[in-house]
Amino acid sequence: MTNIKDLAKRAGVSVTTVSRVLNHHPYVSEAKRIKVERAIDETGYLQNMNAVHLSKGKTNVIGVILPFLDHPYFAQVLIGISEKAQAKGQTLMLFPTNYDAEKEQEALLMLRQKQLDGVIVCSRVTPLHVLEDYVQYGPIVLLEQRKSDQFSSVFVDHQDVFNQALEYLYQKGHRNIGYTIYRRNGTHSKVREETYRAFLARHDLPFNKDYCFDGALYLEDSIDVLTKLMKLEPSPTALLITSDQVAAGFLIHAKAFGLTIPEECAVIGLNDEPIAKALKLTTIHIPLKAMGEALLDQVLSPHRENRPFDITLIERQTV
Amino acid sequence: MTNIKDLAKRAGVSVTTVSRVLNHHPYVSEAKRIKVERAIDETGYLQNMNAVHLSKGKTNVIGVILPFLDHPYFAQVLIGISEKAQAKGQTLMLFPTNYDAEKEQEALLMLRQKQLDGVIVCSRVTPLHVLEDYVQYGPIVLLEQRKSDQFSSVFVDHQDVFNQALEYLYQKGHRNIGYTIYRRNGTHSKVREETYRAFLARHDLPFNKDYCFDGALYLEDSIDVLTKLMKLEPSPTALLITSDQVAAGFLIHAKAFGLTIPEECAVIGLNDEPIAKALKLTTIHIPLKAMGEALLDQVLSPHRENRPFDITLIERQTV
DNA sequence: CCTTGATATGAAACGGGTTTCATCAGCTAT
DNA sequence: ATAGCTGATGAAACCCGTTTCATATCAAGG
Repeated sequence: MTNIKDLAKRAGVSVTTVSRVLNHHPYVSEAKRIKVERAIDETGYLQNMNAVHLSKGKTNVIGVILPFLDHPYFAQVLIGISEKAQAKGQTLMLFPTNYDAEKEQEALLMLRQKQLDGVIVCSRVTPLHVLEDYVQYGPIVLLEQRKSDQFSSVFVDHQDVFNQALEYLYQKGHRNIGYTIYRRNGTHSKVREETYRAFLARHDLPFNKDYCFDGALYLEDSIDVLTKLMKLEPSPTALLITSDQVAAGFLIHAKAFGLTIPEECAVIGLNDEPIAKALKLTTIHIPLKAMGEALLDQVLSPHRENRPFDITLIERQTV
Repeated sequence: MTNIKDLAKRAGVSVTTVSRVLNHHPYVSEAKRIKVERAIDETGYLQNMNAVHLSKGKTNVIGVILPFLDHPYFAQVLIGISEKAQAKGQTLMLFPTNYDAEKEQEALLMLRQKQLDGVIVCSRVTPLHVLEDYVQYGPIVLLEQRKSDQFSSVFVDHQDVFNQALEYLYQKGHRNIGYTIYRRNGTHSKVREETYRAFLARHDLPFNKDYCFDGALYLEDSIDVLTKLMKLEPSPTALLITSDQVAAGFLIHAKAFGLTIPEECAVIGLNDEPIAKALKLTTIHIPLKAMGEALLDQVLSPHRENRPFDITLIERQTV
């Protein structure tokens, strides 16, 4: 492999000049520039990026921490991140964690080790104060609703989302409203329970812990939800399903459980995925791709900001 | 940032010894090892990975070229790759191309520039001979059915898959069989047309070019397919839909088009995605995750191999 | 006692760039 | 004339590790 020294020798200039040509610095005479360029063409020279990274102290690589690769929610965010990264000459290193804290640390470690210029955290299990220890090594941005001056973030007001959905169902006449979550102790779950309880209190409705269904993330989890739901007495007349995948599965499998939708049980989903449109699922649109784009912008920006995104209720035919 | 020199000074040893400790080389006395380890603890020292990469000439990063991030087919392959990568201490750099040759080149370029140790190509538009120019810079493996001694690969026999599906439909009594593809000039499309024509010839059936529906990749593309299909006379009585996403959309939307399945039109999908199970779609299982795992193995292995994977016809209720 | 091999250690070369700094030429403003 | 710029250039320092090679010690084998 020819290196910059060979090139300098061949072009009859110093390595400095070669470096200048490579980096499009001014102050290189036309004559020498041409000589260097010819040498580059002749040898097929390419920089060794590891040397460039070492020397410059940056890599143009951004780490992306996310739990799953096969869920439309994260795929959508990732597309936003990825398109913006492409546009800004950044590449992405992926850290699928399955909510494992250790795997999350790996990305953070690489930030410390200068392999990454920044990290986008699309879901985290690491305590916030641990994360804070790492901001000194590079920008960390979060897909998370938490005001902080340590991290930039993008988010939707999940309390608002949840509340809007509940009020919508209430307004449609429902009084026995259940909801689904993924992890009992996930970031959103606690907020959701609080919001749910506040909603109930506001309308003088009783709390029923069985109305919260957990473990609902993928399409096939809907069967669990249906199984549990059918055993309840009184059974909810409306369900806020916080994943269109699960909601879709719910619609598809409901008939087999002898449940008609929306008559016996109304359903509202979340995310507005393609399947939701196909199944005419009432859902809440979250601009995930735009949020992904914003995350990439933020991780490259020196400014801290907490950027909210608006959601839209999409009324279709399941409520 | 403390570096290895500071550490050596602090521990009262040479940088060589520090390096030995860091890399768990033998031939370091217990006493010095302890001194070095203490220095590491005290300073919170971590290697600068860019220096390590430069010095070692490798990065433990594998590039993954794939067209889309939001399609279950590729997501599944990616999961396989990613889990194996995790297990083998490799990280992944992602190159979503949307079938753009230039973006594909980017990954290849990074291989030349030593930023990647190898590349996994899950779909390519770059001509094979161009790809061949890059094998000198590092292993390239393909998710593609093409015997080559330049590249390792994993694949299913798409001709066989296609044929099996067609014969299955034939055996079920269908004589007007259509099929869908994504890109007219995609890797598989030509093979499929040949296979299709051979199938027709074998059974003395006429060829009808309208029976090939293109642009079918995502769920929502099914509407196009349905629209075109309903206009045909005679209309196919069976459809081989080469994406479960599209097949799912087809099932979902069929009723709105006044088409009952399987009575008026049988459907067989491809990939056996979760949605296929939910919708009781007859489909063909492809072990995508296992194939992804194999790809990662191959890219790290010095041996070339072309590894076939078996498929399974999953009979459900749409044929 | 001598050879040989295993253990232990550090100096220096090496991987391959970028950037600072000093220097010099030529030009302009005073 | 001369101080002060701007343009052009290269030597050398710097980024930070790994690895080769030379050297030294000590114990076992003959």
